[in-house]
Amino acid sequence: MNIGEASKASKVSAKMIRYYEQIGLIPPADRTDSGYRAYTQDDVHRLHFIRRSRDLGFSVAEITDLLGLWNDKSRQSADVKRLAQQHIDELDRRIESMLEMAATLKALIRCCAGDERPDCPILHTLEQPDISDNKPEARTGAVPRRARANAAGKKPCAH
Amino acid sequence: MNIGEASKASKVSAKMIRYYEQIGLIPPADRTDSGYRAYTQDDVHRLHFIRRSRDLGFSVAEITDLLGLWNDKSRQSADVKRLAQQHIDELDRRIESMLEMAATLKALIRCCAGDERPDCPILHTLEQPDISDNKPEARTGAVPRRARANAAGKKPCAH
DNA sequence: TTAGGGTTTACCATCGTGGGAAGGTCAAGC
DNA sequence: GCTTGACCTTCCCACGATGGTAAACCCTAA
Repeated sequence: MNIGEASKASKVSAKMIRYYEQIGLIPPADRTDSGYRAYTQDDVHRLHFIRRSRDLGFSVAEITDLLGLWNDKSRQSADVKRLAQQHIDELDRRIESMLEMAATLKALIRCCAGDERPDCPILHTLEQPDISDNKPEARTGAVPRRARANAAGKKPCAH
Repeated sequence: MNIGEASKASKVSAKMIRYYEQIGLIPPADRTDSGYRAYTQDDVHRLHFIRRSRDLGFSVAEITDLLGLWNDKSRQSADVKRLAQQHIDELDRRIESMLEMAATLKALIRCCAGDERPDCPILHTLEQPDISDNKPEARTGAVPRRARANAAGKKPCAH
């Protein structure tokens, strides 16, 4: 099977298939005499597995581990469960941080007249006070993007 | 003021200050005779504005617009509100997609014994069925990372 | 004068994905 | 046979925002 057919069958772009091979996520594909990559049904199966794991937000590094467990017939399901739980925890952290950002913005928007006048509490707030709370908390944590907006529950508009 | 002091005062790393200058988010800083960048209180103010906007998850491109509105004394608050609302919508989209991923994973985890046996419904699900729903929906939309996991409410375990 | 710390530019890395160019290959139709 | 179009190959570049490092230069205090 050509890379194009494998791509269609696995829903992984040819570009990505080559990339996964390059970084060692999948073993080098067999080649035809003319240098074309040749894929088996099993290869497509593995690519599909990767694609579904990506759909669930697993990183390539995590998928490396998942593939290892997938191939390990003597695996312990506890290991798989632990990996999945770690990923869930990470997702929950990011969701929490984005919820806080959204809540802050929604509180600001609620106070903005949104008309033709220039006065705007959104800009005013971005300009003036410290948005971040001062909890040192788990700064070492793995949340990749900043997330220190206060939730700003339902404070009255300041203007 | 040196870049280091400006960095401390604005809570934007020196590295990022130079980067923001390079990409044109902020104008080139004045230089001392020896080539050091020199910042005024106003510059720090602007950097602080940028930092707070980043904390709220605005991209640099969005901050370009925000800065334009910030400097535009004849702006209409409706313009600011619209920008903020767009960003909120984007945040909500991403939150939604991550919630779906987390829900799917949690449903899977719930069915995994997590013991020493190799049988694992998580791997089994990654292996077998199509996770993505087939709604074509707004594929053109701006959600950057895949998000086509089904919510998988409380289906009974398949094993 | 020297030592140590700040600053400059320049380059590389991340992570996953897409785009494109330049050239080789294959299969169908003439 | 030859042409044409679709496919494949490798290689390089780009994204976004940030961190790291290295070589060189500058400033200030002792």
